[in-house]
Amino acid sequence: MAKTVKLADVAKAAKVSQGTVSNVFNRPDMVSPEMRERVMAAADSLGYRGPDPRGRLLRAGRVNAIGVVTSDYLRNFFENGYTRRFLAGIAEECERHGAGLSLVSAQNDEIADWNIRTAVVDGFILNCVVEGSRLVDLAARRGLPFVAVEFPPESGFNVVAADDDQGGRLAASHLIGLGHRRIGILSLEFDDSDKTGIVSEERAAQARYSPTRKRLHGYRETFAGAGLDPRSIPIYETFNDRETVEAGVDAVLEAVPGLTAFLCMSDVIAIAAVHHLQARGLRVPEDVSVIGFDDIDDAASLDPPLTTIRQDIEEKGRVAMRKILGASEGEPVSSVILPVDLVVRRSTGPAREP
Amino acid sequence: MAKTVKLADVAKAAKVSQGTVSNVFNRPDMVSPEMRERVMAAADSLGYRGPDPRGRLLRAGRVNAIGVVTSDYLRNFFENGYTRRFLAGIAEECERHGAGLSLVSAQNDEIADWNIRTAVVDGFILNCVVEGSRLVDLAARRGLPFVAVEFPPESGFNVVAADDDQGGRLAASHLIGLGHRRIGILSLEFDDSDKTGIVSEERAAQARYSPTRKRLHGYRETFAGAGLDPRSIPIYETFNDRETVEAGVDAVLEAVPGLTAFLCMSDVIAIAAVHHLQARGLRVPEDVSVIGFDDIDDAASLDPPLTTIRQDIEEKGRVAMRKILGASEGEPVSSVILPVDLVVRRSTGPAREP
DNA sequence: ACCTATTTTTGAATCGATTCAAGTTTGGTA
DNA sequence: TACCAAACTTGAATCGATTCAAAAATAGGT
Repeated sequence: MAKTVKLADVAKAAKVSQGTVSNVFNRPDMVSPEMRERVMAAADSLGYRGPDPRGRLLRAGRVNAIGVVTSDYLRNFFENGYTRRFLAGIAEECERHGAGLSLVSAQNDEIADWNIRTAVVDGFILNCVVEGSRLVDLAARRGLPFVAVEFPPESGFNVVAADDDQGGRLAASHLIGLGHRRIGILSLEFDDSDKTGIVSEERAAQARYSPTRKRLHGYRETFAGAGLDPRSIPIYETFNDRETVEAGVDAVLEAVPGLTAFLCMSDVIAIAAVHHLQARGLRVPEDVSVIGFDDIDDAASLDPPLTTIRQDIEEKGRVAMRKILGASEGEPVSSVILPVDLVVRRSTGPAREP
Repeated sequence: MAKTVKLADVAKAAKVSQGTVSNVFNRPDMVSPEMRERVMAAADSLGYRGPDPRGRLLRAGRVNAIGVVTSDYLRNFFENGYTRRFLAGIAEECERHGAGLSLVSAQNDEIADWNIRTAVVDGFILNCVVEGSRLVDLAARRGLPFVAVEFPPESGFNVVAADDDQGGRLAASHLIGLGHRRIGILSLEFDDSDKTGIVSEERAAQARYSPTRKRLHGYRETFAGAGLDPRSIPIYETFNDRETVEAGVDAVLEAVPGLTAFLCMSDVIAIAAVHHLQARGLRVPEDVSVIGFDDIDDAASLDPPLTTIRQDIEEKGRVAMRKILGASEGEPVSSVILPVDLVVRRSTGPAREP
């Protein structure tokens, strides 16, 4: 393939204008059948298969593809139980609309800036569970439309989020209803300071990440309504990974003698906590109950099956994709809050006696 | 944002040439510090954040992104145990090289043609486990470099594949060594004819999909070496999904009275087979042994843990990405065959007496 | 001050397509 | 035959950046 064949070459070979060749490929109804055949014959003889997407992109301005941005490593898209489901929903909606899908890593500041600035996409879906403000800033500066998932709905951007407050309330109510009073919380990150450990009252009041703040708000509101002092219930901030969850389980068990239950802000945390409790010789739920959040695939197949707050993660992905496609069509900015449900399985049971 | 600020606008505001502004952003070492400051000041005052990737793409010709193509639905990238691992490897290597990653669906002929023709990428990684020829044709016609994963290594293209022959030999040898003689095979697809069911000898000789053909060849070679007539061992062609695997298990159990083992061409097939055998009241491995191929994540956590042929799926993804990046740099076409190993867990045991 | 080598800057052409107002052709009707 | 409306075709400008040979500027040595 010594030389690229251009649309202009086809036009010359067929002795027609470039505009006509463009119409043959893009708007065939606007061209007479004879002309269509003439142009296709010329294209075939030159080995031209259709317009080069690079030329089209510059002139038309759009590429019909969306970038999904994560602040984690790209491989997390294929590994993390929550993220996989979210992406599956996005992928399904992409295919329904014939849109392309690009994966964009924002794993550190430098990479994020470069990738968001140079990705050839029409808009972004930002996975803002953690580090959302950074992603939102960068996307806004790129000047393309974006949807911020799990960003504060009151922020004024296009947002899709689960009802995290309600999820927190349902989870805490479930444990209270089972008689639990000595409870520990294993949380998601509060902000981007890479801090892990027992959370002070001051820090708890200043959670910057919306899911963390709202789930905690739901938990605490419910404790207060049940006559429990929210400040008596320790919070351990984790990185949503096995190592910090294990450290958190150990620390909270030590801080609350006779603890009977853990509230976990994600199923990934809950699953790691169950495994660690069992490794310490504690039975779930007989000795310690564990409730998660998300209802990812692994929740039901855990031994024992995990009680959790269910959000339709795939629907979140689908709604986010529909919103970004709509934003490109000029739809007004709005927020969508998705409902959550309590799913009782076998990781929670009545509180044991002291 | 009423009007897009272009590089040319910055050049005018800073009273320098467009070439200089381009150099400031792309080759800052070639510009004097004073000039750099002057241009950046102008850019900042105009709100210009850097070159528009669309203009760059057309002139520079490259976008520094790779498209991964599947002949399945896009969501399969996030759901199928084998595919997820493969993509995780690709994603990791992408990030290491600062390259973008696009997911490209080739789910049917029309979509495949359009998507491969219009994807804004520098090259493709084709997931050719099934329907590889179609994908290879389309990618070749697009005129971009590509890597065909699990395409026949002798095809002359850039190929990355597991040593499927050897994997077949290891799996069959393992069962023979355990005393199994009444064996059934649950295979992947033979060609694109959407056919499922017991495979005739004629069809078995004409498998067009390389992984199917080579794994079967390894199985049969080993049977022959052990004095077993390969034609006495039925093959059931599945779609690598639960439904056809269950039908295959039932059909093969009926065709081979006293059958003691299944050879499954993927772990996805093997896991579905184990579940179905157990649902039929058969014990694995006491009544029927099952061996898979791939060693995906779910293999070890199956009950009982699955004996399988292990291939380093992530390494396959990494190698494929390195090859496509190298192809874009002018590296010669070549094939890479990745080694496989037998991993004995608890889904295989000695053949029971008749 | 002059010369040479190196560094910096220039700017028109190029990349390949789409766009859309104007021009041309065709078909139907009076 | 003439006129009008609809269908079809035209083609230069535009999209926004990079390129690279030539021109200009700078620095160092004699």
